[in-house]
Amino acid sequence: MSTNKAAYEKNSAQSIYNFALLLTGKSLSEAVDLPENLENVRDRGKLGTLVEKYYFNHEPPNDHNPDFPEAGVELKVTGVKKDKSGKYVAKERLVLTMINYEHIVKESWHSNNFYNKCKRMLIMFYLFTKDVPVVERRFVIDPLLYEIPESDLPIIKSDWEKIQGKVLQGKAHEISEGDTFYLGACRKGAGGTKEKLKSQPFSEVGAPARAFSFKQNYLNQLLIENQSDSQLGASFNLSIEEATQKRFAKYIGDSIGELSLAINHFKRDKNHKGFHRELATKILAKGGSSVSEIEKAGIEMKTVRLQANGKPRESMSFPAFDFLKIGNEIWEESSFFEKVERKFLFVVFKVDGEGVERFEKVGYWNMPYEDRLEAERVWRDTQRRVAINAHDLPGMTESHVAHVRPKAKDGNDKGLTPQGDMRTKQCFWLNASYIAEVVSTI
DNA sequence: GCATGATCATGC
DNA sequence: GCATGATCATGC
Repeated sequence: MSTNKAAYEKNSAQSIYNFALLLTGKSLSEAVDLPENLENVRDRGKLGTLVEKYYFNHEPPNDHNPDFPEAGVELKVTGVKKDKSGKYVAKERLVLTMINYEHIVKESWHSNNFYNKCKRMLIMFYLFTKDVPVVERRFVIDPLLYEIPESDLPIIKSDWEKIQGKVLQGKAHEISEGDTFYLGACRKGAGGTKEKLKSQPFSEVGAPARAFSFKQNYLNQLLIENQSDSQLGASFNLSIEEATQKRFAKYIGDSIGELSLAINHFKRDKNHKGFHRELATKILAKGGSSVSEIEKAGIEMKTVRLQANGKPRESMSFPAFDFLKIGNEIWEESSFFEKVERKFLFVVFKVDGEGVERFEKVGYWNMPYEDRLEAERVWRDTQRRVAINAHDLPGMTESHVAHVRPKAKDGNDKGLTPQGDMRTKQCFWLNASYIAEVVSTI
């Protein structure tokens, strides 16, 4: 693994997630230096606190807000075990937040403690290993950035209302886990001795302390989807943007060599000009070759390789045009128009200070209106000049956005010009200097 | 060092 | 077989 992984930004769920990803495969004690005399190293409930403190270096607010309030992210750390088929499954339910009987009766679904705190959670999974101190238990699968999916919302809402309803009826002491489907009210705190019972607003009878939790089965569903992950953002309410970021996140900062190792030893053969693009495609497709969601959305994926100075050596090419046809085209129906109107996905590599090329970042972009006007101007100028002299077309110095240059298989790959001679096929290019500007903003 | 010209390996 | 995305090569 590389050593220049960045830390994270507390106000960005994506950044927090990316940082959490770096813990996959490690235990807390392997990832950070821990103080010598940690207490409660066998208390599994303690691991979440320790991860927050020593890995994220973060002090959560002591109120009803999520652990990372600015990002709206609640951190959860929970145990998994292997089932017979070798898949990771939840070891137990996921405890979310305490139920306050006095308070819940004053809440509504649209503003309640549980939803406010837990609507978005970063769930990290460690392998439950008995008798091993919690800080040495490994995070064996990628964490999950969970948002209550639209499809699950009605059930979770009705579960919450069911629990609230019992308290409203003065039956908090009668609540059971079987009342609900996804969201359970599990017993919290050891034993049921009288002094540990809580008061409830509409009955004199004391009720055991309970907490909202995701039932084990529900958590397992999430785990299964997290492990299969065959489609981008499947059922996690992730936009294509978020899902793409997620796919790439764990490779950011890796050198080409490290990426190559990680992607089935996919190495660059001499002169393989599509190597970086193929790497990106493989990451996006998780080993397969299809990137159907990206294609369906009409997203234009481009790789950009920055030199150590932050600028790409090369301009960015588009398909060749036909000297004879361009004269009859209209801008809005041209292929260059269609390209510059698209959403771009830039996969950016950069050479670091030691000359090692690393995977820098990914980002979406679409061309600002003024620049599309400039692209249009270059296209129109090209159309005009092809009719006059197909050997005199807009060069790189004539526009800060785009130019025209050869695009051919070899020296024989030529097209007939309106002047009746043959010329190497040409295409539109986005200037390297323009790409440098653009990529610095994503 | 940049603009321009030439062409490569690959996937479909 | 060829279009494609991308990179190499050259000249000033």
